[in-house]
Amino acid sequence: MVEKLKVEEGVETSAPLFTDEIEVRTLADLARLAGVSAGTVSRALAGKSLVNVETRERIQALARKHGFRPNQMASKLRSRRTGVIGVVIPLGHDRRQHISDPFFLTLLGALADHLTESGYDLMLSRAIPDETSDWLERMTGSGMTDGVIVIGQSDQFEVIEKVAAQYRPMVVWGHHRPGQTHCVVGTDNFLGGKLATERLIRTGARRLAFLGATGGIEIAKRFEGTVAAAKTAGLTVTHLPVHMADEQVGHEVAAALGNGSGTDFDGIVAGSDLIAMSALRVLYENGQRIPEEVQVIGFDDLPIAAQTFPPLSTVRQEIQDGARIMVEKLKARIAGQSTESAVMPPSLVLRASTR
Amino acid sequence: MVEKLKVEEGVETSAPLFTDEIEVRTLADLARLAGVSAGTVSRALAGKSLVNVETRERIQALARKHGFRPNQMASKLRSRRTGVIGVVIPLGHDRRQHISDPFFLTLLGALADHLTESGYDLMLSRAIPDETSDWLERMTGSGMTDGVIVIGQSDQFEVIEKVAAQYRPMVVWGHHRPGQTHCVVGTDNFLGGKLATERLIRTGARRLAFLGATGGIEIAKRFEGTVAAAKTAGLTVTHLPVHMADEQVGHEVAAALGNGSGTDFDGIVAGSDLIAMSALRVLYENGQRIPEEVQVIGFDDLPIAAQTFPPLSTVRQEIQDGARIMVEKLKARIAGQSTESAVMPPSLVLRASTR
DNA sequence: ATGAAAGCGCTAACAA
DNA sequence: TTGTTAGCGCTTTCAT
Repeated sequence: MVEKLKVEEGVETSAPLFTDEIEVRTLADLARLAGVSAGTVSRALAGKSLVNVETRERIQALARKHGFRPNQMASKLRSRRTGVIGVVIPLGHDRRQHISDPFFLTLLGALADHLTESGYDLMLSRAIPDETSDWLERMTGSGMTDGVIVIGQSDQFEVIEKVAAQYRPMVVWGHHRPGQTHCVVGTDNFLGGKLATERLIRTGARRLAFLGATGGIEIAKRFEGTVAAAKTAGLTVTHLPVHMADEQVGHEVAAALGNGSGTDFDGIVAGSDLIAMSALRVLYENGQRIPEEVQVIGFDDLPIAAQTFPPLSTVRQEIQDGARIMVEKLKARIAGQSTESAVMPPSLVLRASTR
Repeated sequence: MVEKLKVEEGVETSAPLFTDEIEVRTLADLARLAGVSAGTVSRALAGKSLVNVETRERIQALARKHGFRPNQMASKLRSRRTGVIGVVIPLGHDRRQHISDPFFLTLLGALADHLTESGYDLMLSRAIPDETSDWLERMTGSGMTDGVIVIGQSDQFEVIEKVAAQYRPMVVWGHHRPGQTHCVVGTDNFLGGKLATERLIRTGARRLAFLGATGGIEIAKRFEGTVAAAKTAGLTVTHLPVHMADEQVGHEVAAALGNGSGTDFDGIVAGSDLIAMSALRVLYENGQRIPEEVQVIGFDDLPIAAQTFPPLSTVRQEIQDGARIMVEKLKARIAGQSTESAVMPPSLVLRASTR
């Protein structure tokens, strides 16, 4: 519990500066003031061309003077266009995972940037799928948004499929299955895991471990890619399921890596950069040299990956491009066009945690 | 540019499953179906007590069957309650700073969690203050939100003050000035900088540097705290202005720390954990031992701080508590109560980057 | 170029 | 307990 330091507030003036100033809260108020009709004010404020340029400027000046801006709820109800995109993060497979997952947060930030640039507001909703499985329909069916972006499929693939059959303006970040209905943008996770593992093997790793829980489909695919690459090379992979959700990552990783009990592995594929960072530190504290004795490779290429010591080699997901593509596709879908899914190839970013 | 792998979509069924199924999009539609009035349906769906339990359940079942949910825009317009909190991040002093700043993102995640738990949706808006300085009023004056949370004051202190004089349901994360109008929640940044620096001095540091640009008021205060502590000890502080905004942090830090040109400093106070992380790595690459030759202390205590190598000593800001307090205060303000600002004391988290 | 009038879909006060 | 009625504040035909 945090102690709060209490602080005196300054005096707050709730009374208007001029007592004779009429409050102008509606178009009608402003219309009366300007001596025109509400319709004209509406057109003027919207910058419509069919209104006299002089009256328009007079009205706009008046609106500015009184700090008036039209009520968006009314506007949206009437025009049947909200200018809002819903962003939903389903937290199905791991309830402990909060919205604070750094990868989601980074993608969210990128989405916010792109949506803002396209003139949309962003409504964020942390959905906790329960038995009713209406977490998605709450967003799509409420008339609150023009479109919806889902970040991560969690274990809700089927729910998303069902909604997608009736609701078009939706784009999902995640994994792609051939023939699926919903439009998805994502990284080829299998390929990512494979590339990472092939690289480790090529540089001499033989005792491989995959670090990360496979509850969500994306990390599961990364693991599959790792296993596939190992198999090709006649090797096996030890799976150490570590939950990236909470702040215990460090301890979990320490436990998984045997708490200093010798050099069990010489090649570690981590399910995410965050897990990789923990591994880096734990290995260091165990006195193992990276990358000489153990190589570590992450997944995501979050900005922090370049700032670890040693700088983390990792499988890069194109977060910025991904966000841009999602917004583009969503806009197309809102406009009634149909769009194809996009699976983006991951790329290896080699820094100093691998040979 | 990323290559997109094109993928075939599955067939999409846009026709309803039963062609004789009537579309039910409004309360009135459902009312007709149920043989009651729209008012009753409204009450039933809202779970109001004054409606017959049997009719209520019949109506709810009917609504579920037809996948009907009331239009939120209409509901909100009528009830004059939106259930939405606007979250604004002003990017005044550093345009390059995107919403992807990890501290903001972490606070945002915490806010999302707390707001969701309180039944609010969260509308995110990245504001780029320009000459008109109406970025805030766009949120407060549009009738789109029940309240507004501003994350960071940037260089817009006065703008926020002006709005706060007329708009009550607003809480701001940032710095507190005695007598200010707007309700702020934040950390005592001066004290934080002071604590960090005193600690370094107590453990032997004499050649001090502060790493971070002081464009925003918060980091400026941290710097002041550092200078004050140094002054008390008869020392001076070298200011190395590094921008934490972009991905060049590493290079900037390397340049600031002299690119290996010897041990200029033995105590580094960083403006944020991210900057500290870069410093850690740069110093390591320059062959300096931490904390033996040079001590480093960060600011924020983001989750990653525990995962660096060596684990980062830092000045902790209570992000979770801060978010919770902001939401509490905002709810109180929405309910018409007035609230005091809260300045939270920072605390030193000592890990291994200091002695 | 502007005004009048009809809703957008819902909620809530008032009746019954 | 339910129906009726009157809007919430705006946009948009349709007239003029």
